[in-house]
Amino acid sequence: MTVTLADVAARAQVSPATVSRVLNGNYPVATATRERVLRAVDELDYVLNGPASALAAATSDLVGILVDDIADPFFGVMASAIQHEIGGPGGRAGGERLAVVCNTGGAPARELTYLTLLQRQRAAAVIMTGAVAEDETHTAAVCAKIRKLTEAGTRVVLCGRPPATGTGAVTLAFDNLGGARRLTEHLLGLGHRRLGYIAGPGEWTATRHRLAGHRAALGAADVAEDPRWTVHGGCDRRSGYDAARELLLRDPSLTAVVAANDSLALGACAALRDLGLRIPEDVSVAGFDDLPFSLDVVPSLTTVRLPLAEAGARAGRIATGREEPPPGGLATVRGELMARGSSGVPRP
Amino acid sequence: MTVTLADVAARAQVSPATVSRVLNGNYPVATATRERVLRAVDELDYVLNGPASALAAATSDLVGILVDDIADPFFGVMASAIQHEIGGPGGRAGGERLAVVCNTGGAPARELTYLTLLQRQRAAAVIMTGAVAEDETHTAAVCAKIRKLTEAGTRVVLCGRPPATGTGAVTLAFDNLGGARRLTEHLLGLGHRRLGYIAGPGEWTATRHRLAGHRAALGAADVAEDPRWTVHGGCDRRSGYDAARELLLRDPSLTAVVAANDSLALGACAALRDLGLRIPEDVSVAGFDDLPFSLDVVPSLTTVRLPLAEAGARAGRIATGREEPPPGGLATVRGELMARGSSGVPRP
DNA sequence: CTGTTAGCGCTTTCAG
DNA sequence: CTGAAAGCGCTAACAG
Repeated sequence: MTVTLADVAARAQVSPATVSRVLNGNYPVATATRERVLRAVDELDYVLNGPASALAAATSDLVGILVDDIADPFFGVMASAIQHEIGGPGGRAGGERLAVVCNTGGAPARELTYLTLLQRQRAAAVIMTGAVAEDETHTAAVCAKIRKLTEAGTRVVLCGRPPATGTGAVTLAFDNLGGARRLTEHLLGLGHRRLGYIAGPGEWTATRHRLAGHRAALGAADVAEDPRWTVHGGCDRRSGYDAARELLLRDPSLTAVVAANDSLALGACAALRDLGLRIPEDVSVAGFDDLPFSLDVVPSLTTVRLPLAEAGARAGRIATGREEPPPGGLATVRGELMARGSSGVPRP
Repeated sequence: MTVTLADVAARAQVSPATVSRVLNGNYPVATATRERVLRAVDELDYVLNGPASALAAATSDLVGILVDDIADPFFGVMASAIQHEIGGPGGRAGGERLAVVCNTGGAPARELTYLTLLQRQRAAAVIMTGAVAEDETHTAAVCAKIRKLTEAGTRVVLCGRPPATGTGAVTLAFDNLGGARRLTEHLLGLGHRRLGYIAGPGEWTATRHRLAGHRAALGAADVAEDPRWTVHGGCDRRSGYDAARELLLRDPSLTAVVAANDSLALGACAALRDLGLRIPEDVSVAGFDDLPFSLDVVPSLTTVRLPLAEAGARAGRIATGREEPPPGGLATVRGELMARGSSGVPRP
């Protein structure tokens, strides 16, 4: 049979309540008693029964982290930082918290499913990352779910995601618009006037905001935009490759290509090379996110650094109550322009 | 207040037991009754209390997936396949299972912590992936933990990991030795006789097995090996870059470089290019794993394809009891040689 | 500081 | 096929 808290109590010659108290460390216990209990725990090789504990306390140590694609470094970096921050000691039961990541695969339905599952487990907190599709019905369903969770006492933090108003969730949003704007300003500053833009999936908010930032910079510099200069598509390397080809086919006079993220930019670089164009001598390229590989490619990629790890860590702290939520429950995280080798002055 | 099963029972005018039965679907219930209950569940927006359910049933729907590095596609692909396979319906409570991934960061201590946390939650199953350090004391501790888990009824599956004998865990091991051997045979077949080898971290079993396969091929072909031809190091792109430089510095006459994995190989390619060497005209390069990007680089990488997704899916099925474990609890998964553009005949 | 006493919400025999 | 009742193992008042 599996050993229970009562067994430990018997062995340590104390009441079950006392054992619970030393295990949770949330109540004064005499040092001598504590040691006796701890010894008994050790000797019996006792492991707390999580479900029983969660049931009695009406809360658990589970923290869920929702990501779109577990294999994408964008989420990997954030998830890793969150887990690192949460994994430490400090949960109930004096032990650690169980921070787990759930892979939605970008599917709205799976997102909802995971939310329900986490709700069922009475998760202590849920951190949602990732793109959000601009789909009325889905958004409404997710918001309703989030509201249920927060009402039940689960802390919900949206990290790198637009706010879900009226749900009680705290939001750490990325300043996509501002970052994109600064990036394009950098290119304009170098002298570029004919810039192609590789946008992400049309229905994502991030796509829209980054494109808006790009256009804001263009507008402020009085640079007219040609409709041929924007291509929508996926968000991976392959899409970037195809989009860049398409862009230069439509207008070979482009001197710069801006991509909505680094993976797209990488694909664009490959396409340009295959077209016999040098970077940045013939065409400058820029990305967004500053994923680890961006510094490592040749030439290194000009991009906007999003503090993924820092934001994730902060989200983790807020989710575990170790940091106050920002005023109004909303903080905007700025991206920093990283001007590197892939951008230069345009060819004459 | 949160709505409980009793509320649903009252509304549907049946006993709590009946509600439980329709929810779990593991017991005959009259169709009319079932519908009445389901309607009540819907109207009340009832969500099962996971901890309570787990406590009463002495088992939960949680399935833990342990990975070394969540940001590494090697694990990403596997984890994604596992989650996909497990996520479907079929858990208790008629609902889905909560498949979650835990990021150990390659730290033995965190691995143990997660195992304890999962044990505490009375997880239904645990799938462990990833490298295993050849450290006596740690291995023993992990094995002891695994034995505890299996004894408590948790299914443990090791996927792409050497077996843990005597623990009751099922193992799906990769044939690192055979794959590495076939890869080197391919290079030998092209005519190479001076091959550098970039090994992974010295203390990993996978590193040792792949190196052993490489040497077995060399030995079988009566090719003597120079001690300068092997470099140990990390397992990422950067290490591959440094190692390749080192290798060609030590012996510029090498005609091929074999890396213990694709990331290392990629770094090696970059280093060779920086040294002004063409691939494969001057030096052939080969990797291992066949990660998604390997097909995409230029030239595409010769490597050994490991069926990561298939193995993950199978591990998921075994973990959820939908597939019989292999005889003896151990199956070896072969890797397939993918001869591509990065390997060719040696220069004269 | 420690023991006693009730449950937490669900599952599961055991009888109908 | 359905109901009644007895816990699962732990926590949290409440008294000492």
